[in-house]
This record gives sequence, C-alpha cells and structure tokens, in this order.
Amino acid sequence: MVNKQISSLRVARPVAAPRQRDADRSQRDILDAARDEFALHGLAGARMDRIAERAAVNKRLIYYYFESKERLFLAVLERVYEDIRSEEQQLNLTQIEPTEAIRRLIAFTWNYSIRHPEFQTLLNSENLHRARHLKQSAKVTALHSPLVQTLADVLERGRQSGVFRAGVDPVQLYISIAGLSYFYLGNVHTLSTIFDRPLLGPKAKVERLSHMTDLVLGYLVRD
Amino acid sequence: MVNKQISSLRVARPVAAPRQRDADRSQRDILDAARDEFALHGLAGARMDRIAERAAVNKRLIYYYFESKERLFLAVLERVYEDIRSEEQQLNLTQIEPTEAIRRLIAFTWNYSIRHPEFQTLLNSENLHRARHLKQSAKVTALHSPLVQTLADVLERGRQSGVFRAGVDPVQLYISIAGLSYFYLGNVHTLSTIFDRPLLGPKAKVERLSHMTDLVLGYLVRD
Amino acid sequence: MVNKQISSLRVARPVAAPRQRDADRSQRDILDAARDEFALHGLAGARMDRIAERAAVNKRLIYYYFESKERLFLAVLERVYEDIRSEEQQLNLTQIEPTEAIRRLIAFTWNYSIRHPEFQTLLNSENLHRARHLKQSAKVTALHSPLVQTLADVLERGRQSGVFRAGVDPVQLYISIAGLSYFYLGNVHTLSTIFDRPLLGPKAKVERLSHMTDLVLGYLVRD
Amino acid sequence: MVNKQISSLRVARPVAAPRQRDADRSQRDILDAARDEFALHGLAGARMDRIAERAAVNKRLIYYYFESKERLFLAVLERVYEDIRSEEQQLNLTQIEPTEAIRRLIAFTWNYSIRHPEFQTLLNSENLHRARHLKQSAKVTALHSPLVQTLADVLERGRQSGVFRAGVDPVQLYISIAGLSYFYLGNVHTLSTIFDRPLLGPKAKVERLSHMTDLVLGYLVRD
DNA sequence: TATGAATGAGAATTCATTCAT
DNA sequence: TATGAATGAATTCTCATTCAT
Repeated sequence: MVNKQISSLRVARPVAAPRQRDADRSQRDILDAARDEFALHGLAGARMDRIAERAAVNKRLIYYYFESKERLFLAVLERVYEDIRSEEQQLNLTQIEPTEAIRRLIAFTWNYSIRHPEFQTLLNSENLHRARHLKQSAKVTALHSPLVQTLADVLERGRQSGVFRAGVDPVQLYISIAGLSYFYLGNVHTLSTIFDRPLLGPKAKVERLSHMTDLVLGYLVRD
Repeated sequence: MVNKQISSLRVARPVAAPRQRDADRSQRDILDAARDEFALHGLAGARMDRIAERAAVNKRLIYYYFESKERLFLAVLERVYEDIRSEEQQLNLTQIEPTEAIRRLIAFTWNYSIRHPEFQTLLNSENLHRARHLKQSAKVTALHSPLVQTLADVLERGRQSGVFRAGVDPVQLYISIAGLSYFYLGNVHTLSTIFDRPLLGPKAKVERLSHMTDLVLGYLVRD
Repeated sequence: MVNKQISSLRVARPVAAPRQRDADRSQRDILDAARDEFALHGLAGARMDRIAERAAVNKRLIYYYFESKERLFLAVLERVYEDIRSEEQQLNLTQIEPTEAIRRLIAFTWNYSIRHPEFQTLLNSENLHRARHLKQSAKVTALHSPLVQTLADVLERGRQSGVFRAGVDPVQLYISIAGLSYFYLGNVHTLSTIFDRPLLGPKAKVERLSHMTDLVLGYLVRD
Repeated sequence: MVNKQISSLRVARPVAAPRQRDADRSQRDILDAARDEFALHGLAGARMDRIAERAAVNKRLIYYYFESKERLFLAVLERVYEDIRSEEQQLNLTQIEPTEAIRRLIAFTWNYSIRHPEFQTLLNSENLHRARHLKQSAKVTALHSPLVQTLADVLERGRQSGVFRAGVDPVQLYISIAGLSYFYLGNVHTLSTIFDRPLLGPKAKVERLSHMTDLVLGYLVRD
C-alpha cells in the first residue's frame, strides 16, 4: 500500500515471492484473519482488504476459496461454534458430581468468554442479521443437541439425589449461565463507563465469577 | 448540460414541499430515524441516506445539526440511555417492599428489552467500538448513579428485614438482571437456531420471565 | 458549530445578539475577512462559511452585499490594488533624485510584499483564472497609469543627468523590480525547501534586498 | 432497483474497452493528467473526476496507485521538478564560457517557462500550502544541489577571468533569473490588464528576453 | 439590515468484486 | 493455486447558495 506509486515507474518492482502453494494452510489463515476482523469491526465494518493483509494472502484468493464476504462470515461462525462446543465436551460433565459440574460449566463459560472475546462479538453481528447466515448452516443444530443433553443429565442427577430443585429447563439454564458471563464481558466497555467502575480489573473478574456461581447455585440447590 | 433550456417546457414537477422550519422537530426526527437505522444495521452498516429518508429530511440537514455520523451515533446513545433510565425511575422501587421491588425490576427490564430491541443492539455497536463514543459523553455517568443508589437501597432494606441475603453488590446484581433479559433477547435469533426452538413465542416469553425471577429470587431470598 | 445538536432540544438556545446595524462596518469586516481567507486558501479553497465566521457576520449577509463568491473576490482584488497603489504614491518619487528614487521603489516593493504576503497570493489566484475577474473591473487600469508615468519620469530624469542608461522601458523595469521581490517571497516555501536554506531569516532578508538593489542599479547606472 | 431484469433486452451497450493492463503506462497517464488539471485549477480547484477522464482511467485506479489527492499532487510536483532540472542539466553550462553560460541559462529559463506554464502554477499552489507536500519529499533537495553547484562554478570562472563582479551568491542570482521570467509569465494576465498592454505578443516576448539579459549581464559584467 | 434553517449538486474516497495472466 | 490490475456502485461529507422571517 505504501509508496506504491511512482516507484514502479523507474525501479524494478520487487515482486512479492508468491506464497507457497498450500491450500489448507491458506484457508486456515484466511479463516483466522477473517474471524479477527469480523470480531473487531462487525460484518459491515470488516474489510476484505484487511483480511487479506492479516492473512498475508492475495485478496483474490479469498474469493477463490470462500466466494463472498457473506459466505466467509458463515464459515467463520461455523468454525467458532465448533471450537467452543468441542472444548465444552472435554469438560466431561456427565462424569462429575452435579454441583461441581455446574460450577465447572460456569467457570468454563466465564473463562472461555475471557479468552475468546471474539465469540460474542461475532454472534452479535449475526443476530443483527437475524441469524440469516446461520440458518443456512446444516451443521450447527447437530452441534448443540449434545450440549443440551449433557446439561439435562446433570440437572436430573442433581434432582434425583435431592440436591437440585426440580423443574429446571436445561436450555433456560444454559442461556442464563451464558448470559451472565457474556453480557457482562460483551458490554464491559459501556458498563464500565456508565457505572464508572473498572469491570475488567483482576479483582472485578474474581468477584464476577463468584457472584455468578452464587447466583446460579443459590437458585439450583435446595435448602 | 443536456437540454437545460427545454426543461421549463416540461410539466411542472411536483416539487417536494419544503420542510417546515422547526429546528427542534427536525432534530428529533433525525434522532428517531438514526436510532432505528443504527439499531437495524449497526454503526458501520447504517446509511446516512436512509436516515435522511426515514426522517424525511434533507441529508445535508443531518450534518448541519450533528456534524458527522459518529456524533450522531453518540447523540442517539445518550438519548436511549435517558429514555430507559427515565422509565426506570418511574418504578419508584424505593417505596415498595423489597421482594416485590426486585420482581418489578426484573419484569420491567424484560419488558423494556422486548419493547425496545434497539437498545441492546445499539449498545452492542458501541461495545464493538470499546465505548469510544460514550466515553466522550458528559451526561452518561450522572445518569446512572441514582440507579445504583436505588438498587442498593432495596437490597439493604431486604437484608435488614431478614429477607435477603447479605453482601450482594448492587452493580453485580443489576448487571445480572440485565444480562438475563438482554442476552436472551439479543441473541434470540442465533439461540433459536442452534437450539432449534422458538424462543420468541408467547409461551417461551412467559417461561423466560418466570425462570429469571425464580433464579434471582432463589438466590436473594434467605431460606 | 459545536454542540449545536440536542442542546436546543431542551435548553433555551441563547440567541446571538444581532449585530449592530452598521452597513459600512459590516462590509469592511467582510472584505477584510475575505481577503485573508482568499489569500490563505485561494479562490477555490476559500470557504464562505469561514469568511462569515472571521467577519463575525451571518453568512447570508455576505450574499446581501456581494452577491456571490466571485464578485466578492473581485471586490477584494480591487481593494488590494487600491491599497498598494495608494501607498506607492506617497513615495513621491518624482521629487527625489533618480538613483535614490529607484532605491526607494525597490525597498518599498520589498517591504510591502513582506508586510502584505496576501497581495501576491491573491494575484496568483487571479492569474490562475486568467484575470477573468479583473477584466471586469473598470477602475483598475486607471489606477496604474500614474505609476508608469512616475517611473518613466524618474528614468528620464536619470538619463538626462547622464546617470542612467538610455532606452529602459518603465513597464519592463517595474515588472522586474516587482518580480525580484514577489517571486522570492511568493515562492519562499518551496525555494527554502529545494535549496535547503532558510530564506526568510533576518539575515537572508537583508541579503536579498541588497542583492536586488545591486542588480537593478548595476544595470541602470552608467559606468 | 429499476427494471434491472429488462436491461438484458436492450441493445448491447458499447462497453468501454477495458484498459490495457499496463501499470506503468496507467501511472504515467494519471500523472500527466493530474499535472494539467492541478496546473489549470490549483489543488483545491482540481477535480479527481476530471483527472480520471483526462487520463482515460477509472477514477478508482488513481486511488489504487496514489492513495489520495494530496499524495498525487506531491507526485506531480516531484515529477515536474525532475523534468526541469533534467533539461537544465543538458545545457552543460560548466563547459561554456561564463557570459554565454548566463545568457543561455536566462534564455532557457525563459523558454522553459513559456513551454511549461504549468510549472509556476503548480508551485504557486504548493506555496499556498507552505510547501507542505514538498517537505515530505526525500528526493527534491538532492535534485537541486547540482544546479547551485553549476551556477557557482560559472560565477567563479567569470570572476577569475575578470569578467564578472565578485561576491555574487549563486542562489540569489538563480532566484533572480527565475523570478524575472516566472513572475512576468505567471502574472501575465493581471499585468496585461493593469498596464493595458499585450505582454504575450511576439514582440513583447522578444523585448522581455532582451531586457532580462541586459539586466542580469549589466549587473554581472564588470566595466 | 440581519439571521437561523434548509437544500441540490457535487466532492473525495471506499469497497466488494472481477479480469487477465 | 496464486496474483497484480482494474472497476462500478456506493458512501460520507462538503459547499455555495436560497428560503422564510
């Protein structure tokens, strides 16, 4: 981009060595770059130019692999859902004592949203578009039934052992757990501003996790 | 350039009646239109042209009053914060029995976010920009200290009468209450899709409000 | 311009006290402001808004008095020509010994162009437009014949007393004297840059005046 | 929006043949067109649209190569300085007898400014901006030290052979020579108007060159 | 004589996408 | 598989000027 002009009029342009031909690597690089760019600027604010630059790939190549900005966005969405669900599965919640399982799920959700701030940002963009892209995805529903199944199992085991209250809808609870973490972190800039309080400091983070755990277990666990 | 001199021969064009000269009304119309447009498309996706059209205002007038897209966005943010806080104040929570006060706050938050889906959408956009605009606002912090004060009062009264647990941070609780509503509604399209379940149906809405109330009071109220 | 928005929605706008009605003063203020703005930015780069602001006058008033940007520009041109010629006349060159007269004319031209950098800038703009505006001016030619007359008189007196060489065209000489000053000062930024030398420093100024005087008298004065 | 689907029914539109893919040629065409446009209208008055049209290039391509109007302007400036200095070098002044060398330099400067009226116009624009663009140029100073060197050499040779006076600053002299030509031609429209005399006629041109040569040599050459 | 509100016609610049190799 | 060159359709913003009082 810089000083492209004129120089080419006299000096032999140092032609960029063409990228090694590695289809998989190129696609991965593009997806990574696109995820970051979409997360940072939203769908409308994202720039194909910047994605190409971040991925160190010729812009044309993005179209070669992903056809359009919108399809690229969908590919990113599918990818991030796979990532989170795959990590979630490794929690092995079905093999853990119910109270501890809930505790871990909350902690995991919290930490994941800290490690991956892009996740909620991307979903915000997608919701702005009323899930237009996701609805075209075949894989995504299949990805989520195990999650609901697992949580239902934990709740049922808790209820049977008399620890948890009855009648808790696993989907409602999952959304609540996610909301408690994601809303806080996704809105941390505006919340910090309006409440004039640093909500991302180390102490604030500890307090938040503790508050969320208390809230959910205070509700779930029978007296 | 072309046939200018002939134009006068044409049928008198129905010139759009010039807008009434009412500065306040114009500004209000612009703000309303901008709020809707930004909510629908985000900051980057919003189009000044569409805002002008929605407001039935000459595009130039927007710049006359608001200078730029970004300043207009800030003006919208300030406006929606004022709106919600103003409605919230009318709940008169300080004059109500604590458990009922919490119940009403949850219900209000839930209903407000249903009536004003644009609120969360606008905040998502602002968070994407790390509250860059809001941080330039003088008014916004002042707007929020009464809210925290009110909630602190409710919690304290509840604690003194032995109904609520002690040690609850009002800011944490407020964020949780907001999160439970706003996360659900703000992500309702993706959540409906991934869980393959209509989360906006009348029954679903009732269930959600009930779940949230149970969750918060189940935590707050001592056994 | 600043914070116009919103404020008017609630606070009663402090209506600017209307300017005292003084037609002459308003016109003078506008002309001064326009001269500076045109000098600073050229005709195309000048902004009617800024002129109004500089003149502390409502923009509409400029049109009331001067009709259009172009006519305002012409008014400015006529004004600056009047100013310089009027000062020049006060040199009383016809009553001074020829060599000294030339010396004074050079010094005057030099100092005037230092005191009034806007003069050359305005003329550059006008020349860009091939003197389109000046050609519409009635006054301007009349303004200049005395000048030529005066210089012719000086040259003739010098020749008769055997001091000056014969055959010097007063118009050519005047243009040369003007050019030596105005070209230097009008191009001082680029010249300083390309020659990497501070041509506006106090020492440089003294040297320039001395060089110009040597040059012109070295030519004029017979050996 | 309108009748898109019908368009294919229309007569095949004679699509402008896409421009040959020749990066260097495109850039050169843009530079040429930009030079003319900037010279004709100044920086503020120049229109990117017209430059694109003149260059027979898609407007977008200008930004592809030059990034912005201002950078394009700088590129033009560098280009014209290179052009004039390169022609000047071919005068081989160091190999010519001093008096003749000065004569040729004056004649060259005069003729160049007649052949290239855009040169001074462009510099006027740049001076209006206080050489803001040029100051960012790396090349431009380097381009000018040979010129000063050459002129110093001529003056020194003239002095040593007893023909020229001593103590002449080559930079001052160069600026004077340039000023005598460029001021005359750069202001020829206003000067012709105010003096009511055709300064661009063939006779006037001859007289001017002769006057300038007399002036400079009358000063330089010892009696 | 003076002013705030309003506007149409551009202006520079941006952007996703396609072409040609 | 990979790339530099090229483009059409917007998009934000600007500007001289006019309207209505």
